[in-house]
Amino acid sequence: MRITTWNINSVRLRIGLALKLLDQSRPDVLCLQETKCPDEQFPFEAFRDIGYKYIAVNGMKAYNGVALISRVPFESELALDWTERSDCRHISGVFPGDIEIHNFYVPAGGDEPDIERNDKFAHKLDFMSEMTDWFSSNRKKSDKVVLVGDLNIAPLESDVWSHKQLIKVVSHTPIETLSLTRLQETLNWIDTTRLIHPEPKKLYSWWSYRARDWSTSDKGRRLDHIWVTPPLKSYIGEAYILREARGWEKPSDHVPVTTKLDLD
DNA sequence: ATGGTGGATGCTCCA
Repeated sequence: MRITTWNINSVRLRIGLALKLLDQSRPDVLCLQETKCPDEQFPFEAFRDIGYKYIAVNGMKAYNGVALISRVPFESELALDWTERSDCRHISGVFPGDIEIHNFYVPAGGDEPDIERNDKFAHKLDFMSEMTDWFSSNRKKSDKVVLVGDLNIAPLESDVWSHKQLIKVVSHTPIETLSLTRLQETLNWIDTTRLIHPEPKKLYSWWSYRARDWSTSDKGRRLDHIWVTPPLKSYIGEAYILREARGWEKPSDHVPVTTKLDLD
């Protein structure tokens, strides 16, 4: 089972790139974030026409939005609200083999890493805390669960272009990386990308639109993650980040991240 | 220290 997560930054604007991605890598499940699309305007037909017939969406006008796009049937679709907001940041489903996939778009957190002065930063930390409580209370380490998405946190020194220069920048501050560690501890989650590509290898999945030359300056961060619970660890086959997608025409600022589980 | 770009929307918000 090949699983890809991608913050597409508008599914309608980039439907062509989504089809190109599916055509070239044929994942079983594509998990999108920032679809920025009300459910009734989601381009279902374009995906179904190339064999991705099973689709679940949780979208809204202008902001956020997530989707599960699959070649294989799934059930128990669930879209939860977090921090008492209906802002379309989660969707999940149960796939063949009794594997549950949770797709998240964690709030970015604004510019200032101070919960007193920045409500968005407080919201981000509250969101992480609520995710941690939810998985602690509702799932077990022995369950087969996959957690993917744009978590908007680059936890390790080798997940950013400069640990020193980003230590006070939202996405890489100690309080955020600690919140991610707390979440990781709930079910002993395994970071599949890092399992295959250990530190100190630099890994990025996002490069700002604001750079003059994203590739040459290469000031990236690894914000997009695929985690699995312990029962799935032995199945992790390949894991890769499609850096070249940042160079596609009219790209998203994030690139697709993929993990293959070699199930029996 | 600052501003740089991009998407959706509708004269601004968010990343």
